[in-house]
Amino acid sequence: MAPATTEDSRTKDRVKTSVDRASEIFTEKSLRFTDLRRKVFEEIASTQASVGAYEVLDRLAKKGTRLAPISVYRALDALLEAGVVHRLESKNAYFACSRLHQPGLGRRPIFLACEKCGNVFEGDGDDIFETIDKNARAQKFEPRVRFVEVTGTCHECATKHEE
Amino acid sequence: MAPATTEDSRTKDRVKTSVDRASEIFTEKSLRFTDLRRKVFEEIASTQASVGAYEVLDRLAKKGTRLAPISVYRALDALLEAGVVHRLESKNAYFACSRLHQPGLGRRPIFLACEKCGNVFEGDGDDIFETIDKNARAQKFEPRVRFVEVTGTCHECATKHEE
DNA sequence: CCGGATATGTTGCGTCGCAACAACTTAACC
DNA sequence: GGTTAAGTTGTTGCGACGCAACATATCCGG
Repeated sequence: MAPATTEDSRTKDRVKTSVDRASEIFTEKSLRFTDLRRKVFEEIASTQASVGAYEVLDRLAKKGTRLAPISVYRALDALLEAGVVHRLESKNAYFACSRLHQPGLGRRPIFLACEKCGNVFEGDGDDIFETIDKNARAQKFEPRVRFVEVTGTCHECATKHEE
Repeated sequence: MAPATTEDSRTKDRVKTSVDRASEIFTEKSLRFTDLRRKVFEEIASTQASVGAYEVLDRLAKKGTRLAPISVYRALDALLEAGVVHRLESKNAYFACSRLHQPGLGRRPIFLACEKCGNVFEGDGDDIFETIDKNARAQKFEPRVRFVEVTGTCHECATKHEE
């Protein structure tokens, strides 16, 4: 028999924590954490990989929640605004903010997407953004929005394949 | 009457230089700078802004070259591989590499896209990429591909609107 | 000049993202 | 409690993005 804390139950716990934190954040920002937004968020938070909008759509459909694409995009907009999910520009996909579990991280994250397992990690990118701003301003360009996305191999996948 | 070197003729000169340099680069890399690739490249190089694949398609259609989308994408693949155009992940659009005119830049560029005029500038990003690599490895993540894209205001637009 | 590699044409389709309008729900206020 | 304004969701529809799969044409080396 499986141990008391299976992979599955651990995932459930993690999702629940995320939902609770997300709910708090919505309240703090005077935004509404509606049923639909919660459902969309749960799907995204249930994996550490990034998921496309239509994948969220399909998964919810299999659970009986049939939505129009626009409804998913609107929920995503709210989740992005609240900051509980991020968008990977290089993959047109979304993933849950890991700060919901690691409040200690800096303010501005960079995104590290593993090419093997698909998981997305957030790193403290304050130093990088400072470098970017300095660099851009040296070229007389005033930065406003900055994207830093890295793909490569995460530690787990790197050690796993040393066999 | 307009001066001897109009905006238009200067653009033509710039495009011609770019095409010549691109042709050399293709040859150096044992790739074929075919008619179709040259046409697609000319459209992209004719502006300093980024253009979508379907915009290239439309512009070529207006000049009498009717292509299927896939043909444009294949040409873009070749141009990207040769390194004479870049792809802006945050806008799903393409623009000509400015190194064709400024060979002095470092090896790894960051992209600065002006929100007002749409022009895309390339900056030497060697320092930024070093910071990123150091940062990622500190988190036991081995980087492979890195995107750094910045949007904001370019110098020209910033000074123009101080009126 | 032939054969393999490369390039292009043709057809077709899945994904991504949202505009515009209608209907409904929520929250605040009198 | 009822009215109202703001916000949310449903419905319809569509444009942009990106490429798979297969057929045909072209190029280049031997």
